[in-house]
Amino acid sequence: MDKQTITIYDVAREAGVSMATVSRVVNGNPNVKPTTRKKVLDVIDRLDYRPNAVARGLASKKTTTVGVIIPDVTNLYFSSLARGIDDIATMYKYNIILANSDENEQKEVQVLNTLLAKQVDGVIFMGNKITEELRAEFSRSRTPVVLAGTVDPDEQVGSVNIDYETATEDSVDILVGNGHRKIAFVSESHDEPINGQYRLNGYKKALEKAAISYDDDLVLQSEYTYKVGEAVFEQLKKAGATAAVVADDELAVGILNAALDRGVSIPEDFELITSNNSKLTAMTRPQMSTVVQPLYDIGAVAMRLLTKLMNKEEIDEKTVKLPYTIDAKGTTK
Amino acid sequence: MDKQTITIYDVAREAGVSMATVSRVVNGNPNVKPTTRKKVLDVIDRLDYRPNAVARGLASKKTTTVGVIIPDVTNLYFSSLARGIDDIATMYKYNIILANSDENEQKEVQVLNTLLAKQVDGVIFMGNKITEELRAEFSRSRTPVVLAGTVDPDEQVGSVNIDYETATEDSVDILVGNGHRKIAFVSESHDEPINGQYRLNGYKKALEKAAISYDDDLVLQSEYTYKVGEAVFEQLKKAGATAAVVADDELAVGILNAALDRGVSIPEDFELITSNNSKLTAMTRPQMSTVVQPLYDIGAVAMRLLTKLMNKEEIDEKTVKLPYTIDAKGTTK
DNA sequence: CTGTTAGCGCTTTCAC
DNA sequence: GTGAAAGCGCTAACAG
Repeated sequence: MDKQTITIYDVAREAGVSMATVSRVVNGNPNVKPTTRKKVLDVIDRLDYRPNAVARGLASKKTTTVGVIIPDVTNLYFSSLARGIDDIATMYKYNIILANSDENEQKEVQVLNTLLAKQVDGVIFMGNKITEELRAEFSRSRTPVVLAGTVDPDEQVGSVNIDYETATEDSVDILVGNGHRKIAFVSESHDEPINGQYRLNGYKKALEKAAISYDDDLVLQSEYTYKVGEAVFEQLKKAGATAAVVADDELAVGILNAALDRGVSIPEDFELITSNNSKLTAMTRPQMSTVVQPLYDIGAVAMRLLTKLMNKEEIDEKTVKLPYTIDAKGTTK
Repeated sequence: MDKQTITIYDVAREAGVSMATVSRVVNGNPNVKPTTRKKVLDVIDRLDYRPNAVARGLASKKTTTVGVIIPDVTNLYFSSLARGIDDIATMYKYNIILANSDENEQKEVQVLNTLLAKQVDGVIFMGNKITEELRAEFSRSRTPVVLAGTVDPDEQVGSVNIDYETATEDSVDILVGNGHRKIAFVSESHDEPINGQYRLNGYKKALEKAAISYDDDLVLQSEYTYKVGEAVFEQLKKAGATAAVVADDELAVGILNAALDRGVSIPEDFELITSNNSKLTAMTRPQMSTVVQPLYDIGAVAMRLLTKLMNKEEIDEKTVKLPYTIDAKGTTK
């Protein structure tokens, strides 16, 4: 009692042609006489035939699906990228297998393997850090990979980002311009190049320009969650910070609210610039000043780049940097 | 110059056994002598063999992937469900093809069709409304379907929800208890049974109990976005509402902020209860009073139910209602 | 416990 | 413009 599928063979028989011809019309091959095309199309319609993508994938070695590794769909930064990815994927007739990794290196490798086992035509990876093992898998498989919102200092695989270094530098510049000398930098682990290299460098450069000496106590590494905001804010106070650049919106909201809950006036007593411009930044009061990353576009461009790679087209530049701006809203003066 | 894949045949040859035996060890079939198993495993390891899931899918008619239709990944309500779905899917060795539908009926049908073409073993649908066309596709295909956070009044397919009617009734009860008589109900279109039937009924029941007459001006249908909050709040004021039950968190935040921006004190001058308990409700100030839906669990249970369906196990109850609570936080007195 | 043999449903030469 | 036939890489009887 199986799904009683109707196959290309049934269509061929009913239409009085060969499987090859049916295949041709299904695939839009022009070498079919209009009348037979119509005949076949009619039968397809009548029988309600739907080509089996798995069989097609096996025969053609193309699955028209791409794997997307995401730390957590529930994080607005990543889900915004994912939306851009899916829209462009759909536009190019691809589907997306979405897998959460929690930025856990083991899961990432494991997920990548099952994705490759499923013969995805390409992979988009999000996750802040590329471990050696992951890089090894990337290069071992001949499947194209593009990083979205994720940097690979070695630039071995394609990636789409903004210039995190200057974005952070610009953010600190603003805070310096507003008279601050004790400016904190809060991000996830510095093991992640995006933080430990790019953003931190931008931070240091800005300090240097302003002749402010670097103070370790003002540089915090924390997970990107709302709930640690309280603890982070306490540390910030203890370190004497009067302003902060924060690398994640949820965390920034946590810090903002912790300050507010303690009666600290923002931006009067403390200024804050966050980094992603996810929806959240508009939802707080005051609204958050933020680096405006084109999140949707990062995902979209990454997927577009991947389509080119999968298509073996010539690529002008594997590493694309999208423009960003800084939107000074309510958490800066 | 293809991906130079190594196949089950290569492994068989190298190990000096038949493909069948390799297949057995790969699939954990116990009928293999430990020594040959080890021999095969060694070769697999040495050759770095990875079973081709597409071929496997064609031969076994199981793809171990399920389709997930989601209105928008960027919406925290749905992405929370999706996270629960993916975690359980992973636990049961399934992958997820995630497709955004924007609650657009055409896209939903189209996406469902490509999902079925890809031979997914099951489908999880989110989206508030099941059109006739969709229902027809559901029943025409023999692929199991489960709705997550989505009701089907006809209960033809499996679904996991909370009791939206009593949840809304309870919410209104609280507002009534706080002395309100002009309580608004704001949701998306009443074409969606979840709103037009369940929630609206709950709203009406509560009013009835309190001997408050139903006032059409207090019942608003709006899209679920942050930005319409301003307009909705204006309507609410015009209608003379002093409190509101809102069916979506983003919209609720929009309304809350519109009120705040106009100098309205909350909860003193206006009370608000929202419906999803997404992360957002904790991020506003004041924090939002809300129906606490077990979002992650709804997704998780839906996926679990789907695994049973795909496994043709006996199901005690296709329609499961998970418990909810109401958390009175800062937007109610 | 292991091997042989058909397929799964479709694409893709290669002829005609 | 169309058909025949050989796979794609694997699973699943069926023998032995």
